[in-house]
Amino acid sequence: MGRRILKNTRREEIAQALYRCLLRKPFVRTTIKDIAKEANLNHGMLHYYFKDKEEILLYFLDWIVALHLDDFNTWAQKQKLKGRSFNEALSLAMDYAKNKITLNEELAKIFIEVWEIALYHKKVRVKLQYVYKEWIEQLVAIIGKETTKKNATTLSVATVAFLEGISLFHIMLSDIYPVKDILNSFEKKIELVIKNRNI
Amino acid sequence: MGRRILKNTRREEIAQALYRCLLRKPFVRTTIKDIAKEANLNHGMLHYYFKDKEEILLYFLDWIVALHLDDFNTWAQKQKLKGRSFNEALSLAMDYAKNKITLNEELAKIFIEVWEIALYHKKVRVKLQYVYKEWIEQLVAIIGKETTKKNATTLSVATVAFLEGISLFHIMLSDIYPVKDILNSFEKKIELVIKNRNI
Amino acid sequence: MGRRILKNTRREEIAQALYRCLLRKPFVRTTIKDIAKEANLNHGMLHYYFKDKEEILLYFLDWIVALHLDDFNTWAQKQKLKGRSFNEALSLAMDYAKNKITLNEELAKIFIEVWEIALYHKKVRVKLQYVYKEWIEQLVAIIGKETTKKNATTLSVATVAFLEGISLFHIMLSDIYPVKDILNSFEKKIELVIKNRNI
Amino acid sequence: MGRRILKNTRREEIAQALYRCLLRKPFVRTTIKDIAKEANLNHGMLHYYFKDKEEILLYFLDWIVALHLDDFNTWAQKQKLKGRSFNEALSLAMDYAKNKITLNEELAKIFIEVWEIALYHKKVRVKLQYVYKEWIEQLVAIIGKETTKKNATTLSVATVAFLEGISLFHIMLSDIYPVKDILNSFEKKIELVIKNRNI
DNA sequence: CATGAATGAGTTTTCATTCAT
DNA sequence: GATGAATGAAAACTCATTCAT
Repeated sequence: MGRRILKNTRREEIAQALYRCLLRKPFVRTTIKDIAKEANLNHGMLHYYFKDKEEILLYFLDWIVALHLDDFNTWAQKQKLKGRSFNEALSLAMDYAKNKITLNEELAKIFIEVWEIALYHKKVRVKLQYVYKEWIEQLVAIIGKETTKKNATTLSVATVAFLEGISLFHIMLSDIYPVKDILNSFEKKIELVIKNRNI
Repeated sequence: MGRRILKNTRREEIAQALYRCLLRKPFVRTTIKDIAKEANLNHGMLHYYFKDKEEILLYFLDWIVALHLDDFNTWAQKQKLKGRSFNEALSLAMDYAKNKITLNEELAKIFIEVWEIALYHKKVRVKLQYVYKEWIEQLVAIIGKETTKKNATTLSVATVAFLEGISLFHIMLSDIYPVKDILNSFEKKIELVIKNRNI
Repeated sequence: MGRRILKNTRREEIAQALYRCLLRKPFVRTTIKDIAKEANLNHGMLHYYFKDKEEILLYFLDWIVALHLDDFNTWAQKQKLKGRSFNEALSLAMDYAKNKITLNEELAKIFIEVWEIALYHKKVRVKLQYVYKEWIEQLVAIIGKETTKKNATTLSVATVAFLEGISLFHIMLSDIYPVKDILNSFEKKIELVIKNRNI
Repeated sequence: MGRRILKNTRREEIAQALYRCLLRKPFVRTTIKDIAKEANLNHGMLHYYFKDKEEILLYFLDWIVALHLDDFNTWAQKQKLKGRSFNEALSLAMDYAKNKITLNEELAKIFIEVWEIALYHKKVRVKLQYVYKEWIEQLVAIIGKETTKKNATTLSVATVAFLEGISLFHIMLSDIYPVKDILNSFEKKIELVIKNRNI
């Protein structure tokens, strides 16, 4: 394995280690040593692979976003999403979003953390905006075939906002309300609203 | 001003100071001295009025929740919300939620911070759950008059989840998407869905 | 009660409060507020009655020494100690020392604390030296009648040293060794040695 | 020097530094920075080698106890203590105790400090009890050959108590009384009492 | 590349002391 | 005489970062 590749492998391992750390502690309370330990590396090495703690975070964000975009693209190809009818494509996409994103508790937890960091951190905010833009555009690409761009965008933003709200509630209110069931009952309703394109 | 009252006043001032600090920095990076400075107090005094930094946070949460619950209750009385027809009450409540909560950027920012803290902090999580439970129950109280309790709860949870998702997007994606307009277009739609009670 | 007297009463109450505090915490970890609370006083008042924390300590030392010297003198008078034979006086004095000083656990605890402070604190050391000098001289006064001053001093210093060593062991090693019984078995032996004046 | 060894060396150096600090200041007033300075280390390093200040203290106690036990064992071997007659062994042991322990002013000072800490600190108390138990048992091992176990224990406890009392007086009353001479006059007397085994 | 020792800035917390009311 | 609010110095502890080996 070449040096360049090894370096990238190590960087990914560090990102994964940070992922696991974030399931236990917020980023600010996660120390360089915590991450190093989780990655089975000497903490000094983290400064060999990354300039500082912030750079680890930024790399981590790129890594986790790419991971899920790749997963989505692979899935979309396997499902031949582009060849599907509008209705089919929409249903499939909603299912993917629901199961892989909205109800993915680890991801939800980490994204709350990322939202918080983004509040006070320009670079992170930019990356976060990119993530949601990508997601919304993917949905627009599906819906957009059958309505105006503006309508499609409105529906997409609203849908993703709803899914994100549900995601929050899923990890925080599931002992009080049947959040998952509520999402399931709304899934079809949303599809219907989108199909009717009447906002 | 009596001593007891002064103590409570100071505690509120400290809570307000923390509020302003949180608009600039996350809680963990907000130091006791930051809060003290913002409250025009000696930092030693914060430990006079509160046992430690955590106690300030917990007081702050109670304070900000009470503040908005009081505001809502005052508003509800002034609007004679209980005497209204279902349709009127629902419209008014949606308007209140939209303007005072969802589109309140400061509040949104602070609540993202609170969500993040709640992830790793049991006591904060409990308080946050209480807030959403209260909010949802208020909505159930309005909707519930005309449908089953289960339906009302489902609609309420979904509505609040949507509003919270929009709130996130409003502070993070408003340069990219017309989040406020999107919320406005959906406001009536949601009312319609609720009035039809068909999920 | 006159002002002067009230002030002295208060000072004694504070000394007593410190006494109780020292049964729980070392002096350095006993705060002014701890003492004030124990004395049912406002902590600000402690600085009215005493210049600073050190002065409280010095007053406390005088108070506790006077308390026990008074007690001893009262007892000595009641026992008509001066009119007794050498043997009787010695036995009585040993009994007093044993029961009121050596096996007095509270006093032992407090005196370990005082010894420690004295190590690094000149004024306290002087007071402590005075206490032991007094104690030893009292014994010399009894023994001295029947031997040389030098002999009497040697025996007295050794006796008090032994009693102090036993006192330490009594509060620290009583779960391991029957320290009280050991003291009792030696009491008569020591009297015998003293009576024989052969060192 | 290996890393493991360095770590232990450093820990010992820190213990030694604390030893020197305690000759000047009580433990509570000895700061982490004081110890670090005395050990020619950065204060941060103390938290690298030890979890906290308490751990330094506990290590220090183990270190100083081991130091003197080792010294005693080395001495005992060189003196062939086990091969000696009872009388010889007792005399030698008394001499060792007198010169290396009782009249060792630094040690006495530090042990007063330790006694005081032990008063309010369980773990330290346990270590201190161990020290005296060891010391007393060593003496019992010598005396025990010629009398009952009970007698030997009584004599040993009393002897060590006396020596400790003298040790206190040696550092506190030597300007007033010839404590060292008094100890010397009693040394033989004690040996005699022990040899006669009549308590 | 790898290790872990070293640095020092920064943070929370405690508390004696002062002082206005 | 009381009270308790206010001050600020000092201390323990944490941790990102650097660097010699």
